[in-house]
Amino acid sequence: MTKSLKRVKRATQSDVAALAGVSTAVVSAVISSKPGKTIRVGKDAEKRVREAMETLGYAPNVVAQSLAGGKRNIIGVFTYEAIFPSDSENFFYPFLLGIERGAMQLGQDLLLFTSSSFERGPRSIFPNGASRMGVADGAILLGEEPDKRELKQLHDTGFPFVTIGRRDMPDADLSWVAADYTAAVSDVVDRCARYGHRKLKFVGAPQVREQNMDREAGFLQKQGSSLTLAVERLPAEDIDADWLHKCLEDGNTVVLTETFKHAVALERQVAAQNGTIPGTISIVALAAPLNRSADVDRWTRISVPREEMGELAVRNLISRIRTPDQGPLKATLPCGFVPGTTLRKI
Amino acid sequence: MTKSLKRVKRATQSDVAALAGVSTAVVSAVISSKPGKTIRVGKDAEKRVREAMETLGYAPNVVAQSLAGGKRNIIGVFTYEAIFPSDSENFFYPFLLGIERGAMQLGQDLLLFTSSSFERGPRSIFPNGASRMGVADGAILLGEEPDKRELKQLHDTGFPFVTIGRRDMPDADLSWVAADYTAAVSDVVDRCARYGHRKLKFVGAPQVREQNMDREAGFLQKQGSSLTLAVERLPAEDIDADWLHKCLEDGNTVVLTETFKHAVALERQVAAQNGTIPGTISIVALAAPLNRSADVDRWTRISVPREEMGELAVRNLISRIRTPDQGPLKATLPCGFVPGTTLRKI
DNA sequence: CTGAAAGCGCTTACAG
DNA sequence: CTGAAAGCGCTTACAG
Repeated sequence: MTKSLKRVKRATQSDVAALAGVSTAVVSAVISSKPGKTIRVGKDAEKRVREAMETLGYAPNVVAQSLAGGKRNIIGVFTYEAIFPSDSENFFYPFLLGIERGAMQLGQDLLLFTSSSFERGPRSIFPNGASRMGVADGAILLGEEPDKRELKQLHDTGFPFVTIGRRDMPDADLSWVAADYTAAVSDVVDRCARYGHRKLKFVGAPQVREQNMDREAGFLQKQGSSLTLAVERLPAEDIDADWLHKCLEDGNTVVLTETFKHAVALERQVAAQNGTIPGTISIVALAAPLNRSADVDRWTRISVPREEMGELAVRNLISRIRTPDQGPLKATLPCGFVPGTTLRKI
Repeated sequence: MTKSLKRVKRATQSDVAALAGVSTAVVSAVISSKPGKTIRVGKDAEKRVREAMETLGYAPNVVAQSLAGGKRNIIGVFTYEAIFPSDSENFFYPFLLGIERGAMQLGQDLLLFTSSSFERGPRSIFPNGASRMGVADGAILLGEEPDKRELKQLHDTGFPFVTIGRRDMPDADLSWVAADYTAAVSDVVDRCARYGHRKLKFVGAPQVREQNMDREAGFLQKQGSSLTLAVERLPAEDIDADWLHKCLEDGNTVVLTETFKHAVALERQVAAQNGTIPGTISIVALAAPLNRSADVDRWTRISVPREEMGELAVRNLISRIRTPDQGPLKATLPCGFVPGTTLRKI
């Protein structure tokens, strides 16, 4: 029907103003009636403006509003990894679900920075990401950042953002939403104790980030009671026959594994020695597996409230955007304990 | 450390221009070097500009670029239903996965219109959605729209968009990416015939949309050969004992169900009569289930290339954005046939 | 090869 | 209660 689809010119604020017989300032006041407005519009003028908007099918140009300093109601979501990864299928899904719910409730759109995922080299929010973020009012950062200086850098621009996962830095006070690993692991220790375990071992990854510190802290928090607690950090691959032998010899009856890889590696060793979990030794997993392809359900483990974390991240981000001077927002959400079959009473 | 976090003013184009001793036009030319540029910059000036950008840590303001008529590289994704629904967990996921992949490859960010999901009444892209779309260069529309006039309306604004799923309208020629249901169902009929079936029944939903028409067309396409084909449309709830009785009495040996609900309802009836699938009668499902909680795998069925559809939607949308005058893009992607256990040879 | 200027569509002090 | 004007940070003809 229409041969050449040239973009029909949308009605602008001045079109409306002209039709209503007022200035653009009045139209602007009508469409965004804030409390502390410097401009107030008469009932009569407002009516005419609204009618004009109706007739013209006027809708404000968000981009222009944005440039002129108005609000965008767009929240950026930056992931260091691919947002919808096909391999570890659903790992980010719960977070996104929560983020979407929060965004929906607060009337925010979500801008996913998918473009920057394709840059060569280690994924970075600079230089492209940061500039692209300008479209959004703030951002939620997801995934493990390759470089902490970037966070510092982004923080220094004054752009509001909230990370999912605790981020601690000496020179920048960040806002984050994290799982309360400390309390959760501490609780696991209690449960083990109640089950009769006295010698517990914590096995974690060599790389110690904030969340690893939190888990370890929760573990060691119970030190000094009637329990013997030992922490060891090594790659999951290093869990071999010797290691297992030593572990049992030391009298440990339960191992808290910081990652799922460690749990799986340990079970494999036990099986190789013709042992069983929890027959030979008990295991509690202190992390959610990256992909749920594994038979997760039978593991006694900690569950991370991912959806809630996503939702809260949105709330806190909005709060930061609306009240920039309140200082960083640090929030912690309780984990769940999922009873499986890998922890037994002794 | 910093007590009040006031937004640090980012370096602007004029800052760079001033430092480099050129005009902003030159800076603009440097950062966006298009082929048919009206402005060309000397090597010397360019070098100074780049240095200045470096020193100042300059990154162009996307919003301003956008207002001034530049490109945004943002693709909107509008869903009539919640984008990450928790109940029908993964239905949109594969589409989004494909969309993300396409966006990544083409250097586009993704803007999810989550805010409009919360409006009262039937979900609508107007008035809020449409205005919000202005931030994006174009949009992908996902899900079943409640009101086709909206599509017409959006189309009339000249805003480029691509729907996932065929959309046919008398007064607007739309761009879409769809599954080739016609060919797929036609193929299913062939397979049934090869398995010895002669009387086939097609059972579909009463509401006939484009995709339903396509399936039916594919079915009836094989009319006139040695097969007896019958189409019936009724709510899945109406598949009762009488219906099943009549169906068998008519000599049908296989039923092609347009929705999963129909397939499940039919199986339930058969079971109620102490029959089995495919013992009593064969079933081929002509659609993917909305949620994959069901035991999908055993069903003989058609599979929809959702990821590919999402990816192609992005490509075609970009193509439309870059070449607005080329007319609508209609694309169809082949479905897969998944052999299950509900179709048997006779 | 480069600059001055208009304009994109808004918002927001500043004056009436 | 309302208008005229500046400005947000860019891009793009139009002149040199």
